Amino acid sequence: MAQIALIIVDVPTMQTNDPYSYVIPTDLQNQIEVGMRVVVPFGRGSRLVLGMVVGLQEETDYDGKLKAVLSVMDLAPVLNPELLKLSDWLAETTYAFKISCMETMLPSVMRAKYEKTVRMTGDVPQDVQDRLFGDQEEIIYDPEKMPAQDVSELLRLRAAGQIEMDYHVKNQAKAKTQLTITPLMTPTELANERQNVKPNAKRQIDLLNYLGTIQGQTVSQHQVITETGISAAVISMGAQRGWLKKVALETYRDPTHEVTRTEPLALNDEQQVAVNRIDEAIQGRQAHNFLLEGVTGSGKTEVYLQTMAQALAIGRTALMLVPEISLTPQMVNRVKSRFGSKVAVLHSGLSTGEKYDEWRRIERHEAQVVVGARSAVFAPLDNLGIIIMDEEHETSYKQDEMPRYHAREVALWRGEYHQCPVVLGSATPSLETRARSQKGLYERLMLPHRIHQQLPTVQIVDMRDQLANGQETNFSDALKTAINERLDRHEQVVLMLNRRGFSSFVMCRDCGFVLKCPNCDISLTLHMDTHTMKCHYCGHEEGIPKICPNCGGHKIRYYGTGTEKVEQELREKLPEARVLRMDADTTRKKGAFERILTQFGNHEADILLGTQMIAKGLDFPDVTLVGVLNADTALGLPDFRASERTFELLTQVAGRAGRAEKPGEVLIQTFNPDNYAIQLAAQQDYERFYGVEMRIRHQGDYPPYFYTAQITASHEDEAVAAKAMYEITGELQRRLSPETIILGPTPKAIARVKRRYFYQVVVKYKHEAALKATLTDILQSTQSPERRGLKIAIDPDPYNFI
DNA sequence: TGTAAAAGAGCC
DNA sequence: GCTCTTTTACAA
Repeated sequence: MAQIALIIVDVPTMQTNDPYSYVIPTDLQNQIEVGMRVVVPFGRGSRLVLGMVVGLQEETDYDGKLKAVLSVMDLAPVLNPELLKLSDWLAETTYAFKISCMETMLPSVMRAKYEKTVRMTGDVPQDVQDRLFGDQEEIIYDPEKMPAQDVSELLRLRAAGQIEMDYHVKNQAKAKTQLTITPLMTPTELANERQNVKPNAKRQIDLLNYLGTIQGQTVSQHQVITETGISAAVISMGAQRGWLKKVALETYRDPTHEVTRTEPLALNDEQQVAVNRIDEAIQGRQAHNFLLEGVTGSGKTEVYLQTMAQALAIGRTALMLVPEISLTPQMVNRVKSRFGSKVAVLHSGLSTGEKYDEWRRIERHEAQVVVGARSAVFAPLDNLGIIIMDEEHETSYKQDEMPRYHAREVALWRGEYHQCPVVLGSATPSLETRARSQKGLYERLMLPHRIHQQLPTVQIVDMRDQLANGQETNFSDALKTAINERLDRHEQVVLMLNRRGFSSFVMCRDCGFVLKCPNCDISLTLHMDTHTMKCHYCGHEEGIPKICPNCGGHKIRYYGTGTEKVEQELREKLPEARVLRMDADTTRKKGAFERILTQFGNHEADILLGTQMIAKGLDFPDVTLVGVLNADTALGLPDFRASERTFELLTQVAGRAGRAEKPGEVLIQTFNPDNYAIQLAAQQDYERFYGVEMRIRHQGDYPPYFYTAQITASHEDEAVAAKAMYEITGELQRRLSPETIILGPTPKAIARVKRRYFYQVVVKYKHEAALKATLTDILQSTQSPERRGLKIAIDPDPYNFI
């Protein structure tokens, strides 16, 4: 029997990144297993922290005195051997702490809640007792929320031995329970009881009668109350008298509404080829990966569903990753209608409790199919038979906080582990993926034809002409005419405003003053719905100024184009059109997204106006016109992927128009009509875009020809951040090969966020054997300055360069 | 010479 | 990240 547990402690620092040894007390020895969460004393004060058991052994080679595990939090392991191994790999490749990796794999309710309480043990002065304790024995100690003098008072009392502090680790992961009742008496016994009940106890008689009708069944108390009107109090009394028993049964929060089942659709030849090839890999248990390249409307989803069904048919499980933005109810229903209750869904719209329940359903093997966004790639599915990643190119698959993983790489790792295929699907694959398929790393499967749709006609509108006519507007004449035609024909229109690199702000026309966030280095964004100015980085909020805070002038005006402003212009220019606006503001509330789409689907509006989020996966048969108001705002961003993003977005949104019966039209308004990304998106020519863009990447030594890594330093004092970054750059130059390109150090484009200054260096390399060791050393060596408020972040494959 | 604030070191 | 220990700052 194991005596010693190796535990990764919930202290995210570099020096506590390796397991610590703890003695297992005898009473825990037959409970504790690898992959369980435990509570252990840690540090000088032996405060209590959560830890993850990663190993068990008979003896320890640690010289010092061991502390003992205090308690076990789980009845069964929450991380299986695969996920433990994966977390090691993640920590190593993303330069993250192991405990942070484990945390991201688990539902957030499994994260520890820490609390400290203060208890009186000696003679506490009466005034302090009255002021702080009142009539309570124990109070919560939180230095953040208490007045500073109370904190020092308490610390002094503790030093004098008059009070003591206790540590608490709370487990938030609670399964939801539901009260149920079961009759304990036979009808004859119930009849006897009835004799003893006072005749005016009407509800008790009701209850006795009701119990007679549910012999041998277990019914939820809630149901009893709503059906019969008997109150909870009466039921409790019934339980006391032994008529029935009340039991709290575990339930899941997800009341999966029933979906009508659908059968697999007939496949065309191309789809059939794809399904066959993928199925061979599933049957052959091969970690063979695919790039499924299919234009919008070519039936990729049906290929996913049928290959997933193949995996289930041989007793394996299936994981389907979808970008958060396309994880719409329509999408989910499509999967549920094929696989029913076998499906678990993981997305950000669920409450923490709901996420926990879905996670447990997967973990208990009650769900064999998982659909979810980025973090669903860690779903605890055993025996995976296929992993699908739809819209493979979406940048939301990359997490830009610790651990900075890309779900695609995790999916490929898991495919290798389970010896199952990974299918990357997209109409516009990322250049990295497309290049890998060129090299033969992925087998390329093509779906070049639309099934029910014909390709829309795409027209580029040069907005410079409009401006030359002296009109400052979001709507060209061509677009206005096109919209009016649809209104006359009772067809629908989708208008997209590209918000990337764009926001509305207020500026003084007299002195040019722009209202900025006091914490961050960016201008505040105007929000007409709440009548406030908001910072999109730190959330700071303030009122809209009437006079200029700088010069006191009254000519303060709005600039920039937000969806609200466009909506306003639309109402002025086309007052008869019914407009629905969809952006981050109108969809913040739960279910709002779904409601807007339903309204539009029911023809309650003629025009759907929105940001990027309307580009993905929406499918409305009566939309025959798609307008892109400003195609080029993203092009000016200092990001080598700017063209790729623009091309993707335009191609996606163009796919929203038209069906076989009603041909679609797309109008793209731009100030850069000659730009290749816009031109080729209009022609829907991915292959040529790939060729052109690859040449540009080659010339600039950018991915996929080179790898990139980004090191960021931040500090409240700009000079400290800058100095640290210069030292790090020096070390990189000394240790990395001369072929490697080091860019920077430079202040970030938004230099100050949340009162911190950011400096960064980007490394571009082809082969760099020393990189891993160098970056690890940098992390280690910055440990001591890190305590003085310096933060170092390493991203092994950054997507955000600004 | 005393106290308070800042810096340092270790955590099994 | 937190706590205890040591060092440094600053006033009396």
